[in-house]
Amino acid sequence: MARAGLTMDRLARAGAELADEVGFEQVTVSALARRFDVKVASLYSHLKSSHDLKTKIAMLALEELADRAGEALAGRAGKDALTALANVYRDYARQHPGRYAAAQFRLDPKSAAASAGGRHAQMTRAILRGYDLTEPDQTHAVRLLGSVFHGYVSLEMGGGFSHSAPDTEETWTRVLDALDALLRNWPAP
Amino acid sequence: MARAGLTMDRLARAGAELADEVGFEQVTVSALARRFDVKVASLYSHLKSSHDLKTKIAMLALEELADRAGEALAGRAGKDALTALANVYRDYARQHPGRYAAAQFRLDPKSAAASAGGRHAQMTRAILRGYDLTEPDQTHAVRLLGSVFHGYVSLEMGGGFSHSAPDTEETWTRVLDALDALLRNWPAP
DNA sequence: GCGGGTTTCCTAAATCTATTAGGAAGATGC
DNA sequence: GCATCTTCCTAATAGATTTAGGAAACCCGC
Repeated sequence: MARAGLTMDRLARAGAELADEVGFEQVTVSALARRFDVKVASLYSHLKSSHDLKTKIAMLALEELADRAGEALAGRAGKDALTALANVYRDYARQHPGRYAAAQFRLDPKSAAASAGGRHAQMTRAILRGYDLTEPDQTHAVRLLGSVFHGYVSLEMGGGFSHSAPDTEETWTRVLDALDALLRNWPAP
Repeated sequence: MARAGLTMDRLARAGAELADEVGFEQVTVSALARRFDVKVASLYSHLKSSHDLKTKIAMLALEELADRAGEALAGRAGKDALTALANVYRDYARQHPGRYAAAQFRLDPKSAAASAGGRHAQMTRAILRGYDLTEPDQTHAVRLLGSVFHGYVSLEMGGGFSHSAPDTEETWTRVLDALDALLRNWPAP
């Protein structure tokens, strides 16, 4: 029997593609086996469970996203950096909806620690260097930014912003303007 | 054979309870049948599919949430209203994580139109009456608030804010302070 | 280049979920 | 009390997950 040359890495990568095509929810060990033209049971030499597969796809997406964010942030500061990072998340979600959904997958503590999650927090924090915030306000602001990025992207993609005017493109730029203004003028406790 | 007295409504209600207990993802027609001590096929006299069940649970959650929001908003304005509404979402998510996840379920356009989704948008908009915003900034602000509420709650519940200091309670109040400040001082385009 | 050990893939089988078809018993209305 | 509709059932199909155990392919040292 010729071997298919499967590895965990290739499975995660193919799983990510599959997620973009049919949605992260629909990523299944069976579908993946089909894609490699291999019997389902064969995949269990490479992954422990369906949950394990999803975890690996999630971690791949988090890495990709962190890489993009790192690139986007290089050489930028202040509002420029804010906009760049925000757009990385939004663009990634639009280009790779399945992967973006995967990045939202709830990881167990061990996987979370090994994931690129920490890099994301660090990069959001890096943005704030361009603003005049000290702890604990810096952490508050990091959490606010994370909330807005994630919340906006997920509502927009879920159709939560309906179809009405003004368009979401305009809102996005105005929201980033507003965040910039807020960070420059963070209220005292 | 004695009848179990199933109705779509009771199924949705029981499904919501089940979601809170085991997670919305794990809500299954089979599990629901078990809970009513009835054969799986019997449920198909009341619902079209598993997806249909999830839709009904989502709409139930959206109604409950809108009812709570409506109560919380009565007689309040300005920052008081902002805080009240924000806390409704957060508290609901904590008390009923499965239902809250259900409320995030992506509805088809017909169900979405029949859902309480519109009431939610209206209530967020109502908050802004206490601030000096006109269109299209009002819509931008509605979307920002929705993003923050949803994003914060979902990151917090997903463990995205780790466990480090400062605690998320403090961040939450400071984020609401910041939003209030931002709305009172919305930047010109 | 050959024998042994490991890895990868297979067949087979159990279990769970979703869904449909068709039947029988309970409820309802006249 | 009969006809009809509804609700629940049995039976069956199909797909997903997961485990057990086997055989061929690959790799390593000799």
